[in-house]
Amino acid sequence: MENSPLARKLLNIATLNPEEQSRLDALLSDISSVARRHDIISEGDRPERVHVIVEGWAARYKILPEGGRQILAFLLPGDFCDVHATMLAEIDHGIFALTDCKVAAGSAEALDRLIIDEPRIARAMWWAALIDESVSRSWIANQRRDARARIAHLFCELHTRMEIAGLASGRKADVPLTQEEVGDAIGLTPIHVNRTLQQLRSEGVVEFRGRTLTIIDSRKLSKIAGFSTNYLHRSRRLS
Amino acid sequence: MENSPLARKLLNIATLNPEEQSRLDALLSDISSVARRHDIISEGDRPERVHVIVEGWAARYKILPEGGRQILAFLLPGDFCDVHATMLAEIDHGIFALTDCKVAAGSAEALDRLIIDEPRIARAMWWAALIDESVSRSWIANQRRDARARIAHLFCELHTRMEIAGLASGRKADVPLTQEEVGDAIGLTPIHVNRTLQQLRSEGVVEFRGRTLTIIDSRKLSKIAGFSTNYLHRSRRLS
DNA sequence: CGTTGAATTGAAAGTGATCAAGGCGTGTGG
DNA sequence: CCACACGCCTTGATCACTTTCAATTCAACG
Repeated sequence: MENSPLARKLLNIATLNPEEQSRLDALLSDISSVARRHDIISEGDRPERVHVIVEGWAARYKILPEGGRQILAFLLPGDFCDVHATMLAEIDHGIFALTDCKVAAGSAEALDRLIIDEPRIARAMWWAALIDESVSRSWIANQRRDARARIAHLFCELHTRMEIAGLASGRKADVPLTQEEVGDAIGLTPIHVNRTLQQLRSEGVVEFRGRTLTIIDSRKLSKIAGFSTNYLHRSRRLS
Repeated sequence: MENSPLARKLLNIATLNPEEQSRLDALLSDISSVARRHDIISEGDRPERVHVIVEGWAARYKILPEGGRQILAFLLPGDFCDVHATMLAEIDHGIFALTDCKVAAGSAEALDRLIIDEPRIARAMWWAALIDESVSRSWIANQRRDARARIAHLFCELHTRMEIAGLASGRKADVPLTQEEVGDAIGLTPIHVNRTLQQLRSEGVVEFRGRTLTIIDSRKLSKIAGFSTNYLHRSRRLS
């Protein structure tokens, strides 16, 4: 049988034996569907259950006091929605489905027990959190750069993560985002995203039309982005 | 004897028994000093040892391709500098001392063994990583807002973290940053930081002069910042 | 009392935001 | 099979917050 997305993700980081894998999967056996544009988790929810994306794309977001929406992270299959939330009284941001999604849910308390029982799982989860933090940090540094570099960087990140998750292999990838969603992630208006996309297209670097990302000149793209793949990878793998 | 800063920090999150605490402290018994403005860890270093700030302030930073410096996080006593780095071949950003610092170092391998041996420590470290990630996320959302809100938010974060770390209690706090360093953190030129600081001062909200942060009207400050303390706290504490 | 690092002030230039329409494609219903 | 509608992409013109560049002031210190 195939690995669940979560197990697959953690296996990129650490070695887990079949029993550890099945305990993880058992924890998250309650699968439900969420339609595109609907919240998987809303700001203010009580975190009693933890959720993992099984299929589709989602985004962590926060509504700014001024009314805009900031996307904080894109979530691909295998990503946790809300582990961190279990330590808060209520969740400080929402998560919505970018596409129709399948989401696995499990009890936060059972996860906590699993962490105590299975140190290797705890360690893998810890490392996964550290990688997520690296990604967040790269977003912070990113927002300092100009529109062109920001978009390029986002595309590099997504393409690499999709490769790791087994969702992309060639130069084309299915990236189910609107230009507005891209803008909400990198802090640009959709208008400016549009113009910058046109520029990148005319430069022969990337093309992003109709949900399809086509990387035309990956070397040039990385250069514009100032992208280094290494913060997403694990050069060593835990035994 | 007093708790070490790291133990103190983790005790804010979880309960650790004396043996767990002393194993942690033993791991990080190698203390050294770093002078202000010097790197504690440089980009490209090999991560064989892990470091924790014991005394003083430090900052995680990255030099942007364009030449600017982005500060990614401020590190206070008890904060880990580089645990995440142990999974990378080389570190993707530097850490420098904002003030003269005392830093504890220990073997990355020994930390890994400790994580496997002591599940409760593993869990506490995991949660600490999740809190750090929340902070990073708040920085992302922050950069979308205008200069005034950004500065206000940074001050709220720092004041709260200092309270948690036992470094501040009243309305005054010793914040050893120059205006330029503030700017590098929130993505503004020192000139604009200066003007905005003047504005906040004239509004009677905060005053930041000569390393001292004085919160004059904390309610107004939180409002400007759109600050919610809850992402820094743990409302539950692990048993 | 000169030197140095930091804080301040002024004026000009830009990058991206805002406001307002217009175009285009796809799917649905008549 | 056509018309209309809705979602998304595209374009144009103007506005504004920040940046940049260039000095000047201030304060601590040797």
